[in-house]
Amino acid sequence: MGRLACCEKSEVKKGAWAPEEDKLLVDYITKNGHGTWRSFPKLAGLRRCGKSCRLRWTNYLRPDIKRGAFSVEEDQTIFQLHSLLGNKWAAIASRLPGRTDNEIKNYWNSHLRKRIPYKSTELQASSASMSADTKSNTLSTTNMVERESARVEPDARLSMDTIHLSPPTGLPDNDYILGAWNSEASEVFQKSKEVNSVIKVESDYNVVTMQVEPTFADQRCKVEPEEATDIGSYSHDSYNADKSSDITLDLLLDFPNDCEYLQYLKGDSDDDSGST
DNA sequence: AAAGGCGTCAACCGCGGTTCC
DNA sequence: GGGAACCGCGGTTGACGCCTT
Repeated sequence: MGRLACCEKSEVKKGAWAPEEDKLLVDYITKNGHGTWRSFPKLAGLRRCGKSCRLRWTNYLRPDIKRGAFSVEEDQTIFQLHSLLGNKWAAIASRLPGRTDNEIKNYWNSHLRKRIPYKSTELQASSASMSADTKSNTLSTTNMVERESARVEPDARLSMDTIHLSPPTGLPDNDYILGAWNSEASEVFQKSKEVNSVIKVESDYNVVTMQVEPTFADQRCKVEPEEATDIGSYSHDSYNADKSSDITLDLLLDFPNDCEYLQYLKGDSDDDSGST
């Protein structure tokens, strides 16, 4: 027996929401909360699928939704997180208060994706793990294929991460990556632009030094783990801790740090200068 | 002025994961 | 433990408005 339909298709209205429907939805949720979405339309007096109600609420009517154009900072955050997470729109949205996954997805597809410069996609496609042959092949592929590679690669990284990284706290992978992104190490790295500068960072798990060094096309970091220090209560094998931190940081540091990657954003966003 | 093309974005669809019984 | 119900996510569609010819 298959799954039941989420609603009686013949009896539900589809398409754009009328203001009266919005009002019914908001009024009901304000007074009673949404309860289970399946029974919501009946209770609220709406001829809509529960799923449709949920979508309308979460993507449009929720009071904390931030409407309007994306700021340059939001652009940059989306770019950086997309580089780390790929099309994990919900995870990206969780870092942008007031923005929904749907909004970010649409914004990416209609605005940001087309701004990815050739060089950046090339860089992403030719990650450190690629062989020289692979690199040369990659360079000869079409722009479309490279864009697809750039899109798929973060997912591949996450898969690798699942195998090697084993989030020590049992967090979902995305949370772990985001945790790393928000870590002191990442913050320091994100701010660092000076080639050959050495950064020493005490993370939650150990201490690492990082040297920003130029590579064939951009700056990347070389991570030298120091003596592991068990700062938190988490107990773990120190080798694994070193290894995990290395991989986590590699993951973060693989993101091009030449700032050029983001420069065009600022340049382009002159068009959107009115936006905040 | 009209028609076709294109871009944007709200909404829908189907699937996978989680929770509940 | 297994199945049903529910929720959330990502991909896709379609309506609408703007631009170009």
